[in-house]
Amino acid sequence: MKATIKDVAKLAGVSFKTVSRVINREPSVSEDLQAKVWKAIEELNYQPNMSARQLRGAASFLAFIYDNPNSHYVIEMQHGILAECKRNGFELLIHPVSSGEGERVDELLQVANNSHVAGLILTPPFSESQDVIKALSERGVMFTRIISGEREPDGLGPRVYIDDYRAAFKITQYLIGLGHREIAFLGGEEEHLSSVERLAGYRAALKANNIEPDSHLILPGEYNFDSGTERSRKLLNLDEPPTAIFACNDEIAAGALFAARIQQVPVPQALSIVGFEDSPFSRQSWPKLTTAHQPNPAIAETAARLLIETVRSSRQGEEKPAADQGFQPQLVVRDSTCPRSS
Amino acid sequence: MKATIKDVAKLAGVSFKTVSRVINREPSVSEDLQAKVWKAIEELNYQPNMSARQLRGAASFLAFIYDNPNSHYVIEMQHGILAECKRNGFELLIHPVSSGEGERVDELLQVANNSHVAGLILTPPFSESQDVIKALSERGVMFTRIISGEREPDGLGPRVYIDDYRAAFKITQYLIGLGHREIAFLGGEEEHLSSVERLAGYRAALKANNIEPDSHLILPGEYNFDSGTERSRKLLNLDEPPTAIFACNDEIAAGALFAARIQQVPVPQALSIVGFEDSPFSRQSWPKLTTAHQPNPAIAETAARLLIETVRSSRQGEEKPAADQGFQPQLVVRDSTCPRSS
DNA sequence: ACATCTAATGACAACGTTGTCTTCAAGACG
DNA sequence: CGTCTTGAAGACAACGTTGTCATTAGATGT
Repeated sequence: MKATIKDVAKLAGVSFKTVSRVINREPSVSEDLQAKVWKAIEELNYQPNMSARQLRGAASFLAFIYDNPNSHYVIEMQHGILAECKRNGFELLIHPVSSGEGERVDELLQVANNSHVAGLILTPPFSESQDVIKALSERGVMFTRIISGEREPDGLGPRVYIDDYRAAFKITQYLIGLGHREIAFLGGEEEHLSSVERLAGYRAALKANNIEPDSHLILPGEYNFDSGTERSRKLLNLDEPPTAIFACNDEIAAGALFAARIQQVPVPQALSIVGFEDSPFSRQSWPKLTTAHQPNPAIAETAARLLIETVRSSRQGEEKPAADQGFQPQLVVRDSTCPRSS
Repeated sequence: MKATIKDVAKLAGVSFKTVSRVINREPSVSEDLQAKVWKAIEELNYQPNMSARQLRGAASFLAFIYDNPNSHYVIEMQHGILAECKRNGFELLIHPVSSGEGERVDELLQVANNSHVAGLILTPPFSESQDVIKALSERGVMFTRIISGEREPDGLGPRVYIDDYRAAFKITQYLIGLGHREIAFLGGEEEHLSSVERLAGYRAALKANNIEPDSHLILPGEYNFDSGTERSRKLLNLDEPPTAIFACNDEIAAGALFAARIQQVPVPQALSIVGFEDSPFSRQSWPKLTTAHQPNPAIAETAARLLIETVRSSRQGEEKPAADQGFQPQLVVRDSTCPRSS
């Protein structure tokens, strides 16, 4: 049926080992034979059998672990990882894990135990869970973490961190620069470090400008539309409603935008709204959302690259120093923000 | 390092073949030994080596082929496929293919040739390309197609079709029922059968109501926001602008909504807009979009199931009759449509 | 001219499974 | 009591690769 290395060898008139050598570009095969072998490979449309190769050799799959399948950033990251995998001859195993309780660690260990899998790429909240990290590293599983905020190194594999703190600082600073003082903050699940970091950046910017944070304006919640709508409704019903809302992601911002519409509060004239993520929504809504752009494909690509490097160097016995890498989200000013009306 | 079947056998005091039998739940192993083996497996935390298993046995990956990585339906489908794969002990290989020219067939053949891969799940436009289908079936590659509109059977593998024609008919009928007569149609790329089918359904509904189609109102274009905005702008500048727009997907509808805003045309009072897809945008915009809901996860799940069935029965030598299955998108009425103002 | 080295190639084991065939013992049947 | 059947278990090959070692032949050194 499918051509094997032996078929190629027979056609080329060499031993199958020689074919193996040619395929793997080992030295010490005469040009003469190389040409013959390549021709035979071409002719038979031969492709090495992955299973056999991996049985003998090393695992060549990365596993991408994520939680929220509905968020757009997942597919952006997936795309970046796929690109890097392709470049390195790796394949990708997709693994959504419901971030419920307990069993999730088992589930991850099972994935890691799959003999195809060389390592895991972890996104929040898994990448930020001490339990998960501990369990994985105890079993010698390799992984990269995509994580929010720079942390002191722990020597447990490379990390790609996103500087949410600084981005949130800049966003808040931008709003303050527009004259806003009553700036509400709509957080996401606190299980996600991104929400914590962004809140910290927000607070720091207020402080840097001598603005007293108002606890009525800082509302925890969830990273979704309804949570954004509900909290915004409350905010707008306040006696002294905020003149700007910093939403922890675009979906919350979408909710805020919606609530403002319902209550006929013009955006941005009476209420500036900023999101975070640069999702498709932020480019398609009216008004288009001011938000922070995260280079998700590049982030994920870097995570994949670092993991592959770690895997490779560990195979050669080297103890690779975990080289972290950071990314700065960029403020994208669109039409949902403007100077505070006097 | 990692426990193998032989380690388990040694610990349990049986031959490794017996362990194999236990794992695969073959009959004719005494309860006594079964218990011992399971205990040993537990103790060693043994997991069968996938590569070895596949080397000997059959491929157990499906490959998911898609084009547009930015569209939300891709990840919804991916999710459905993953669920079905999990249920059947299959794994999933993700493969985005740029729908450019020529090489794409080669790229697909290469994926199919991967020894892990049992079959392909094709989405438009690949599933609708005669070239692709022909090339694949000539090489004996198994595949399912997710396709727009019911076609006569061609015996080339199971298909899951989406009845875009009928859905478009219903949408148009609904708009007509609201009193609209000048209904614009904003199409997508004609390479996608969905666009063609939806246009046909639209035309049929007009005809059924004795409305003469107006060629000025039927604008071909692309499945994206800018194309939607641009075409809507033109429509609204017409001497007799339409009172309703049927956009071929939600992204085009988003563009239409945006254009209406810019030109201060109130939606839905002066202009009803309908989308197609039930994307997150349609639930988060203001007003929320009336659209057609496609059960993408279920569609993809079915595609995966049919493919797995075909693969299995072909392994047992049976020639499985290709059992197609159809899905009806459902009209979801939200807030972007209303009766025509008199 | 002879021993020694090196480059090119091949023979064969090994990887961890599953499939096929064989063996063995116990029970059924005449 | 001998033969046949059946169920339980093991021995061993095979899958398609790569790794290790052996073999060959030509080049090099003295």
